[in-house]
Amino acid sequence: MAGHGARGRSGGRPTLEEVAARAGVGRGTVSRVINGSPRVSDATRAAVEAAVAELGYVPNTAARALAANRTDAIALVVPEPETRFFAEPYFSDMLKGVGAELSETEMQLLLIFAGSDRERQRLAQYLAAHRVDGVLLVSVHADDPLPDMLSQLEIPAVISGPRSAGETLTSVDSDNYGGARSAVEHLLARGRRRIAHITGRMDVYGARRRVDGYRDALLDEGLGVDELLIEQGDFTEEGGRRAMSRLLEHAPDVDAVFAASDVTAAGARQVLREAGRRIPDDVALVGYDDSAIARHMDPPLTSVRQPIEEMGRAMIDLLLADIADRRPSASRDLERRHAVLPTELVVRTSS
Amino acid sequence: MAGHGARGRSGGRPTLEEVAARAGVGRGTVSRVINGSPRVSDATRAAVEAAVAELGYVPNTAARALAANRTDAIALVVPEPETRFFAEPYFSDMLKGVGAELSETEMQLLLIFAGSDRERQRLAQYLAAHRVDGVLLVSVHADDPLPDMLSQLEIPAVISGPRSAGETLTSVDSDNYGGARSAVEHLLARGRRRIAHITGRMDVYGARRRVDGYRDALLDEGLGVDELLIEQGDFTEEGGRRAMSRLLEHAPDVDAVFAASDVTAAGARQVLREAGRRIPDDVALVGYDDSAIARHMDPPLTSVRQPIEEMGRAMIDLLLADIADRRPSASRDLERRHAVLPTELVVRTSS
DNA sequence: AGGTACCGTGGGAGCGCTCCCATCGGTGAT
DNA sequence: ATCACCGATGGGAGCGCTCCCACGGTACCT
Repeated sequence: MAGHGARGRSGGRPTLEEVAARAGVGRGTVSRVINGSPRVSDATRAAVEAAVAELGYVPNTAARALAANRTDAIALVVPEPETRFFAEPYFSDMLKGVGAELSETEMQLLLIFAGSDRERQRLAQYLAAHRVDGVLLVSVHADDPLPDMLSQLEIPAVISGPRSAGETLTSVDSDNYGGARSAVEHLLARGRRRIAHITGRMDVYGARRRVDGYRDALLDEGLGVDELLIEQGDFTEEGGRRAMSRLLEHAPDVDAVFAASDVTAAGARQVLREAGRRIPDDVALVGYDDSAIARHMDPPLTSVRQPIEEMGRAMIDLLLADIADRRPSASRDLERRHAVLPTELVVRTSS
Repeated sequence: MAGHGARGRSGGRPTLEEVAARAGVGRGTVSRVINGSPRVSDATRAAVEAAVAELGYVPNTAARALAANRTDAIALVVPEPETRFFAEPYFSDMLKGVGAELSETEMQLLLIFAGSDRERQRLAQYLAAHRVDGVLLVSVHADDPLPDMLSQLEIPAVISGPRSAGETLTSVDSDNYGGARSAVEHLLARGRRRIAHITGRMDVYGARRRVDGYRDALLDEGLGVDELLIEQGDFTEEGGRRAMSRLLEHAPDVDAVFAASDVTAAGARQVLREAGRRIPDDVALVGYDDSAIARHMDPPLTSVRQPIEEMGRAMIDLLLADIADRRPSASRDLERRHAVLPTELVVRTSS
């Protein structure tokens, strides 16, 4: 593939020095060209670039990292035990966005698992040793010490779901509030009036925002919020089943359910079926995530799609910006950025 | 960029030299202790370890990589365009196994996307520059030049689905043949006699093995193989739909279908429903992969589970072994290893 | 006793790169 | 014509580590 015409000196990759010799210039000049410094004459630059091409020169990352004290690598920290998170397309999609955006740069992506205590231990060492230039954090719990640790070490980091409205780290999120609103507004438009909500885990900020959206949609319609119609779930199928059972008990006249995740909706669906309620005739159902399950459910589930791949891209963008900003040290006072990306309601036959 | 000694003395990470001074030994000795060399006296080792602990010494990867000409990193190459592969739990599960096994070592995991041409270009450079000690290859097409490139560069590599029976790379696979057999034997045991098979893409070795297993199960039962009962699919839902339509046309008396993937089964299911065939009463259905779709299908789908997480672990084991074997160069003649892990039939109500 | 093996150890010599300073012409100003 | 100045360039000095050779010491041999 790559035209490494010269695997040179008996197998060794060409070095800066060899390129310099070949181009008839000094080592420093080649370095400048490689790193895109403007202080090189056009003629020299051309000569160096030719030599680089001829020799198939590729910079040695290790040497560069050692000399420049940077790594050109960023870490994606994965809290592995969260199987829910892992199995959903969420992870894959985000990775896709991250990968796409990253491929525009010279940065490499390290995957670090921080599930077990030992793994977290290792991660701490990793970070302490500044083995990455920045960190991507996904699916972090409210009480996780990791984010604070990162701020303290002054390692640029971007978190995918902010932990609260006052998130200190740079963050990327989808519009949970708006997504929930659109789901409920859709149900209202369909004439439903007794719309229930099965929440996600309330220690997740996004889940709370969805509740807010649910409430406000009802209030803006002039309907009150019946607390009996709000049941707590935990994003899981089992949680959805339990919540739906309680719902049927406390509010048997429910005519629509907005669940905080597709999996939760699947659990709710099962209980509804067993109770003889038809979907959508008796009870309309809307989920969240627009996962494979939504498409394959019977009936296919209306769901709120999050632009996850775009979120991945945004995370990289923000992180790279943070890393760049950080370099001319002491410009720490840049305003923290928080990106919020729009969601989209995918209407299917369950509503 | 953090100038040289910049954060030096005050707050900088301790170096080997500093540990050596603290322990009252030479640099070389500390290096030996860090790397677990046996040629160090117990007393010295203890002293060094104490110094390491007191100073919180963590080796500088870049320096080590530069001096030792190795990277302590392995790459997981992801052929991104394969969205099918990416979205299925396959990827996540494998990653889980890889991560778990890797966390026992000092190796780090690099994720490299090789979807677009530009990405492949970069990957080639990457490999040419020997920026990783080894490579994990997943979901590789039969005509992909990557594997050969790896052999040529003599970079240790493990492939997750061998491309053929004569795979030259070290490989890990699940028992596609046995998995298919168990599915068909299960259907036979249930009294089915007109068992059809919707295949995967026939350029995938695993798909061919599944066909083999299907055939042999029938032959061993004393039943002939009716070629009309074998329809080609491509692992997708749409492929499943098309194949099932043809099947109903050519072999209307079909009483069971073994599909090469759950998604394919989902497509087949839809067509069966539309044709008024009940599952499992009229036609039993068995899928492959045991994905989320299988659990959530109506009726829940019997499926062949592959031990994907274990496959991930096995890949790492084999790769690390290859890397280790490689170091004392010229021991290239080690026999290529191929691990085949058993599958498990998960019986649900669709059969 | 002298010789031969080691063993544990110290430390020089790089690995390939970035930084930075010194150098060298060329330029416009005086 | 002279000088201060500036952009372009060369190359020394590390970055922190591993490799390996050399060294003194001890144990064992003849």
